[in-house]
Amino acid sequence: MAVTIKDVAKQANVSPSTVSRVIADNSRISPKTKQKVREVMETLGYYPNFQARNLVIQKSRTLGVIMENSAQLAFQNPFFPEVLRGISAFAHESKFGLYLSTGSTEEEIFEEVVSMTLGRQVDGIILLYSKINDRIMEYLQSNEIPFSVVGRPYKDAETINYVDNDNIGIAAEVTNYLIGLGHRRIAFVGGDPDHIVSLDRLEGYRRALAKAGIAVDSRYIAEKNLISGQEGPAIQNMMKSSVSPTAIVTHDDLVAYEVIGYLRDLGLRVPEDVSIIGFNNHTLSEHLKPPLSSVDISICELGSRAAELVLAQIEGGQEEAGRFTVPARLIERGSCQRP
Amino acid sequence: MAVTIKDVAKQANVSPSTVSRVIADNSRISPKTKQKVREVMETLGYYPNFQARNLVIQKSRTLGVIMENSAQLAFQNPFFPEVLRGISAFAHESKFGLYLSTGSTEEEIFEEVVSMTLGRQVDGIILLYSKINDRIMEYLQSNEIPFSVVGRPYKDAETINYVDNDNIGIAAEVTNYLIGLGHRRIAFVGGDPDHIVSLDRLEGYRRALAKAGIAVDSRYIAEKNLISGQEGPAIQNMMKSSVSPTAIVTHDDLVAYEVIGYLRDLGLRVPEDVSIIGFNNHTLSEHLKPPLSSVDISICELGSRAAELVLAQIEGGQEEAGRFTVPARLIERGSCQRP
DNA sequence: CTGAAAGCGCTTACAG
DNA sequence: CTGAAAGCGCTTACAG
Repeated sequence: MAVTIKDVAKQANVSPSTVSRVIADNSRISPKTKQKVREVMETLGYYPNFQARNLVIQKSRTLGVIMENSAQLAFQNPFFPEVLRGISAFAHESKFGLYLSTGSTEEEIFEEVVSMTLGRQVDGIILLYSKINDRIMEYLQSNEIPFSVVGRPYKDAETINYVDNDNIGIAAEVTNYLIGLGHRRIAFVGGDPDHIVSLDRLEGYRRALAKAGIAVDSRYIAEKNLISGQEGPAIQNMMKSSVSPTAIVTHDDLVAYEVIGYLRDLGLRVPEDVSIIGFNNHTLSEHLKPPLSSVDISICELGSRAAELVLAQIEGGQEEAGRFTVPARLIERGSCQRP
Repeated sequence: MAVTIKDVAKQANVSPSTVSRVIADNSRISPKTKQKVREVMETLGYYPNFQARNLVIQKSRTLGVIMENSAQLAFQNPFFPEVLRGISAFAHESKFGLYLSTGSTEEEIFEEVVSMTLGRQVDGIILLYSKINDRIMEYLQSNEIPFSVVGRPYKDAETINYVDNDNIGIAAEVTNYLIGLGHRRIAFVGGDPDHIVSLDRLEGYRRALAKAGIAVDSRYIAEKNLISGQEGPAIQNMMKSSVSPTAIVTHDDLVAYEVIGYLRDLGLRVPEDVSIIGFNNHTLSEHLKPPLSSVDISICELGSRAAELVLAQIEGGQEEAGRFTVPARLIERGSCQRP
């Protein structure tokens, strides 16, 4: 039904091969032939069928973008659109399309990745997260599929393309900043401990305390799975202790928003009673009252660099793994003060 | 290099046709043949090449998702991930993939849509926005490509698949709510007037005022393009008038956040001095201080319904256009009070 | 500079 | 119940 290369060939009195070559702008075709063929393509309204082309060239010129759990937090979190923006920009530049995972369980997502890659729908994969013992990453590795990850891989980091912030460093810096303000009892509300980013930020927090000679007190550390569904009570318990923390480092602004809510329920004010600091600098953090101090992690660049890395592997046949460390910096606003 | 249907056929001592049929689980193939072929597929690690299949069945089983301007607000706005969540869920259910637009100008996006559709990369399109005189929508219509839109189309609404809230109705309700609190000088800070959603919400605002016998004062109406880049001064000007508004309806929570910032700069408090209300009920609005009253527009359902509509057209060969009106309701929080 | 032929990996009438 | 053949719409050595 649609007009094909054959229709054009017939109409232009050339062979399909020739039409194919003018599409590719092959230099061996004479200008006048090109001209003629192009006119015919125009009048017939020809448009190349990419499915057919892709089949023969054994490429898809598309990237699979895998997010962890589409039904969950990933979608609430402004991180996702922002990182996608970076990926989009770079992919578009290179004329690559984006194919998105849609599954909502690990099993579903795994199946999708297999289907995308073995089914030749994508030339490479960008993993939007990094966690411990990730079946998907192992699959990609053992099948030698080009991929890059946003976040430090748990293992084999030398052989994997990835982009990351210096999460340990910046978390230490943030903690130090609070220590510098005079805080000694500093809590940490972390994320999912399966995620490397959570681990790294916690590690930075620990190091800063250690360096300052402050003992790490496990009662001041809340990880997501430890408190799952019970964040409110857990946090409130922590705050009701007689030696409650005077400052809290949270691993994400969204978490900070919630914590602030719990504090409010307890009649505690930010920053007068408790200082608080977030990560990821969501657009809205500056609109809070007081505006939330947070760490800008250059989300968009995280995305574009991740795209750059897979594309280098796909197109350049890059052998060695690439890595980018993207800037992170603390943005001081009004949510911290001296204790 | 990859194992194909032929390899399996050879190994299993059957023809490629037979292998193809066991993949399709065709009932005319004997159980023992199926069994044997499946074993071979297993041991060889066969996986079907979708590009090849798609080429012959003339389908792609993927949906193109078009967002307006990937470099802009679309990405800052939590609306996008949430609507995508709805689309994902429905598409995944129907075993459809998602192909995302990546362009950042209207021209680029138009080219992508043409490439996706004429290039047979997608079976249908979901438009994530609706605006006046949209070239892309016209293209989809005249080429009879299955599509649905999130938002009411500017014209030909009877023949187009779309989902929407009753924006006129809910905007009127919101305005009425403020009138009911005793406000008479109510401002409206709108969005891009090219967008139908902005038009509809403004219309609802007008109707409510008219019905209450309050004259519509154009000085109380700010549209995005009128104030572009100058929102701050424009809003502040409005507020410094001797008859400044005592309440403001904003077309999106993000706009409300900004307006609140400007008010704060003027030393005006919410809700003591000015009441304010937003739309779209972003996750963070409840964390503001005071928490922002907003309209929940069921974003996720907007997405899943849009997917449902295109899929009905693609799969069911649906002839008549479908439509869903998704619930919208005002969520009262702390940002409004009597004047 | 151009064409005939083979092939990418599948599906599907048609025939038996 | 199964196979041989044609074909989906392209690209690309090979030959001239």
